[in-house]
Amino acid sequence: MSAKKVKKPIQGSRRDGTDAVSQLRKSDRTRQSILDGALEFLWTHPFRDLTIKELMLIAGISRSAFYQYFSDVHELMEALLRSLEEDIFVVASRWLEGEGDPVRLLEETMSGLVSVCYKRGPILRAVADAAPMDERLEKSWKAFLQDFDDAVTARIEQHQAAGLIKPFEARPVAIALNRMDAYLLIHQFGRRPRGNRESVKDAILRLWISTLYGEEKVATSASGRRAKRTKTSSSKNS
Amino acid sequence: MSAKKVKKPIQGSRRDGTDAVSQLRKSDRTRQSILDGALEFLWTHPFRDLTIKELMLIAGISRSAFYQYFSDVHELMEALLRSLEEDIFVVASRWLEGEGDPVRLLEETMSGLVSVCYKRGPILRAVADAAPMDERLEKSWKAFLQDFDDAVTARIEQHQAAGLIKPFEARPVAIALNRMDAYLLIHQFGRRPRGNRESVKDAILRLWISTLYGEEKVATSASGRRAKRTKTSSSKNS
DNA sequence: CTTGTTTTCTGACGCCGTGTCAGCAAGAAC
DNA sequence: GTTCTTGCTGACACGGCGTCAGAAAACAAG
Repeated sequence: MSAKKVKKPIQGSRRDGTDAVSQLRKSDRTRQSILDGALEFLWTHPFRDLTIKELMLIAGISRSAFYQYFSDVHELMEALLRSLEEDIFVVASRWLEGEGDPVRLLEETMSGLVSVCYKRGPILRAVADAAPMDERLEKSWKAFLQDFDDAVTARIEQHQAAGLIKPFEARPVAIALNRMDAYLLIHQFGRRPRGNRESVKDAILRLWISTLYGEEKVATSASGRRAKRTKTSSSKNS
Repeated sequence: MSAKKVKKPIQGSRRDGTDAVSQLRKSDRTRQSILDGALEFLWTHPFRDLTIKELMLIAGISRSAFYQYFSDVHELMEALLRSLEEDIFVVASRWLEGEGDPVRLLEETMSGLVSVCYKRGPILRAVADAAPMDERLEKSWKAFLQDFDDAVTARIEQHQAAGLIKPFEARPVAIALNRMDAYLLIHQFGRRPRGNRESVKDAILRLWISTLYGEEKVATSASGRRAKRTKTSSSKNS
C-alpha cells in the first residue's frame, strides 16, 4: 500500500553521515529531487497541472520510479506539508508560547510567518488545492489548520485571563483570524510573482492586533509606526 | 466547446409556460434531473467521488447524454453555484442595502443565509472543493467570494461614515468575516448530518456584531437575548 | 578490477474515467 | 399514420494512473 520502506542502514563504514549530501544514499537524493521538482513546478503552475509524468520529467527520472518514493501525488503533498509545518510552528511559537510584550511577540511571529510563506508559499497553496481531492490529505490539512485554531484559541483565552485581551468567545475569533491568514498568505505568496512581504505582514498584523489587543495598540507596533497610513496595496487584488 | 445550445422556442401554441413543469421541453426536465441528481449525491458524498457515470446512473440516463447538457462536471457545478448565488444575494441584501437598525438587519441576513445554506449546503462545499481543479470554475468561485468582499467592505465603510461602526480598514475585516462564514457554513451544512441551525447562526451573528458594532450590542440581538450564555456546541468540532 | 548482492530504475501492461461521434429512438407537428 | 426535430445511446480513442518483472546501477568484499 504505502511506498514507505524501512531501509536498513548500509552496514559499511563510510556512510556515517559526517559528510552531508554526497554521503546520503542514492534514494534519499532522488526523493529530495522529486520534492524539489514539485516545488519548482508549483511556483509557476497550479496543482491541477502537476502530473506524475510532468514531475518526473523535471526530476529527470522515469515516471514509474515515482512510486518507489510516494504512493501517489497526494502523499508527496503530505510530505511537503509536513516540512512546511515544522518551520511554521517554530515561528508561531514565539507568540503562542513566548513571554513579554504580546504585541511585540505577535509582530515577531507574523514576520516569521510571512518569511516562511514567502520562501515556500506554493506548498500552502497546493496543499489547500489538493486536499479536497484526497481523503488522507484532506485530514492532514484539516488537522494542520485545527492545530492552529486550538493553539490560538488557547493563547487568546490565556491572555484574556491575564486581562490583556477583552473577554469574548475565543474560538470563532481564532478561526476567523487563521482563515484570513491562510487566505492572504496563499494568495499573496502561493505563486510567482509574489506580493510584497511588508504590506502583507502589515495587513495581517494590524488585523490581529486590533482584534485582540485593541485599535490603539496598532500604532505601537513597529510597522504601525513606520507606515501608519499605508494602504496595503496588495490587499486590493485579493 | 460549450454544451450550451440556443434552443429555438417550440413554435406550437401549447408551450406558453403557463402550466409549469409538464409544459417544459423534455430537455429542460432532463437537465434539471441531472442537477437534482448531483445535489442528491453531494448530500452524502464528497465532490471527488462524483463521477459522470455515477451521476447519470442516479439520473437514470446514459452517461454520454450528460454532454448534451454540460461540457463537463465543472460546468455543472457552475450552474449549481449560480442558482445558489441568486438565493444568497437576496437574503444578503437585507443588511447590505436595507434601512433601519443595522443589528436587526444583520440578524435577518444571517438568519436567511443560514436557511439557504441549510437547504442547499452541499453546493457551497462542492464548489469550494471543485474550484481548484478547473480554471473556469475557480474564477467563478473567486468572483463569487469577491463580490461579497466588495459588498461587505462598502457597507462597513458606509456605516463607518455614519458613525455606526468604528473606523478601521474595512476590507481585511470584511474578508476575515466572509471567510469565517464560508468556513462555518461549509463545514456545518455541507453534508448530512448537518449542524444545528440556531447555534451556527448565533456563532456567526455574534462574531459579526461584536466585530462591527461592538461587544455590547451582542446582547441586544434576539439570539443574544435568548441564549446569552450558550456555548455554540457546533463550533467545537469545526 | 572482478564478483556477488542489494538497491534503484525502466518499459510495457491493464485499468478507469473522459469526451466524441454516428446513428438510433422518441416526441411533436401535421 | 408520416415527417421532422430533438433527445439518447453504444462504441470508440485518448490520457493518466499504478503495477510488475526484469534490466541497470550502486555498492561491498575479495
